[in-house]
Amino acid sequence: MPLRRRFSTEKGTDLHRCLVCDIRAQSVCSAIDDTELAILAQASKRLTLPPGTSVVEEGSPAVAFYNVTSGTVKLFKSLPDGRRQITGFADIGHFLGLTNAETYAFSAETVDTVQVCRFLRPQLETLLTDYPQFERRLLSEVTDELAEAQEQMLLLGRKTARERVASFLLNRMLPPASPNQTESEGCMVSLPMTRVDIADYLGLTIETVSRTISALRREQTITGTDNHGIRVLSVSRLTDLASGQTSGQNNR
Amino acid sequence: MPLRRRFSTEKGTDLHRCLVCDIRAQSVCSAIDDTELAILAQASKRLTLPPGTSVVEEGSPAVAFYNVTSGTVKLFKSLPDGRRQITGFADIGHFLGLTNAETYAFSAETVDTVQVCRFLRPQLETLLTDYPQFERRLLSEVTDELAEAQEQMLLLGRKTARERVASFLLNRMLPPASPNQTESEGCMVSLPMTRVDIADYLGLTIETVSRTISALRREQTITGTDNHGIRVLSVSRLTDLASGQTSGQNNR
DNA sequence: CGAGTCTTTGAAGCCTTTCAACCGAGGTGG
DNA sequence: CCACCTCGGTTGAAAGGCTTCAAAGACTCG
Repeated sequence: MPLRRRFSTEKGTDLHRCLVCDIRAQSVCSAIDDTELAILAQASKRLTLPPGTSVVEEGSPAVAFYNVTSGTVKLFKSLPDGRRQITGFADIGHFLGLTNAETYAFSAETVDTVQVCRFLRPQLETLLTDYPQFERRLLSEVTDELAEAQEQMLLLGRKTARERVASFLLNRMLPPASPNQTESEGCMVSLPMTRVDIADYLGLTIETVSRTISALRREQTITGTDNHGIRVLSVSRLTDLASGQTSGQNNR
Repeated sequence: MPLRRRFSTEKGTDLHRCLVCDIRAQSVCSAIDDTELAILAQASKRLTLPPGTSVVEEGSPAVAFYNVTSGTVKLFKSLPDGRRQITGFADIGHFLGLTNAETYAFSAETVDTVQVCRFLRPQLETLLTDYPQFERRLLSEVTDELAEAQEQMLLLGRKTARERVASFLLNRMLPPASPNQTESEGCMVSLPMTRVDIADYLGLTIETVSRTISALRREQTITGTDNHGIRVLSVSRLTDLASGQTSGQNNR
């Protein structure tokens, strides 16, 4: 509390924001020392965005870089006729908007209510130059991102609909809620997005996604009536499905 | 020549190698000052690899980082049953093998005769730490790589076979050989890889790739009898095709 | 409770794949 | 020297998985 008062009176902004940020450890911001967090807070601005808000737009000037602190943002590219490919979902701790180009090569839109920290381009540049650990951390994040993109290319180019959906559910599986959660209870899957988004992420149609999920439910691989609350019953079976290690049966 | 003698006697290795490297300007190495190139040369080793050589293998320890100085390397991921997705081609000036993980998440194999400079992991780490410009340049390269990956996801997830092949040919189009080359002569396309590789890159079968290229030839959009020597006759038509801006006619 | 949105399910169609045969170039060995 | 084999590529015909088109069910929110 004393901290809050001290910092917020200092310049009118809450410079302690980054200090109390509970997801800092998971993001690029963890690269900045505790003692210099005021600089980080000064370089960025926290925004709260309602669902369906456009964060960046393909082709518009790349003026800012964002760090997601809560909620989920979808990144996508579109063709002139409206076909869309979601290239990834950025959720807690992930960044978006990094580019060498003058303009963004992709669009980004919030899936649910999202909080982001926005860094304007010049301020990001300063951070990168002044804090090598920050730059290193960012390099590490982009490298991971690239590895994920390659995995997704394998999915889009070579996997069947069943394999795609199985891979997707596995990737979005949450860690067990309690440490003593039994295997039989199954793991929850985080699905804040609609079927349209899932389809555009997996390179399928909403009908195919729906049919495939229904099939998995019928086979008792997953359960959950609520569309956004699916539970995985057999992780091992889903893992096999995801990599194509399954006899061709039960495809309906 | 005096340089060669001085450096090569110094430690028995050709430390001037990087100084005379004619593609340095195009690669991450351009970030290192001329005066410190000996350090770069010491940190790396140049290798010449025949076609079909495995450079890195999915799952094996990630001990090295490579910079391609000539030729083309294909990067790919595979499924247990052998299905393969080529995630990219690394040619002159591009790097490969950067990862945060203990093991590589992809494989890489030479397409033709390839020259690479190999940096072992600890030496790369040292360079990154000692030369912030080097790290910055690498960040920039990975960022570009990620943007390309997103473009490829759009292709794999949402484009038709015709659109994929058209996009591929455009991407691999070489700049006009001579500045006064007329538009009508057409641009050459660099295709060192086989149909199998093209198919695995575009998420198609070799038959579909072959049929599509034949169709483009029949329509006079491209020419060239030699499989690895294709010439684009109408860049604008190909551009329209690549983004789906074309009436559905002439698909055969 | 009704309008709109999201999802599910069914049936038909189509683009790509699969299966198969053929072609041409390059290398080999009798 | 040329038959023979292999390999990469092309082409044809049939099959299949996903999409498209269509309609009904389920959920949300004022």
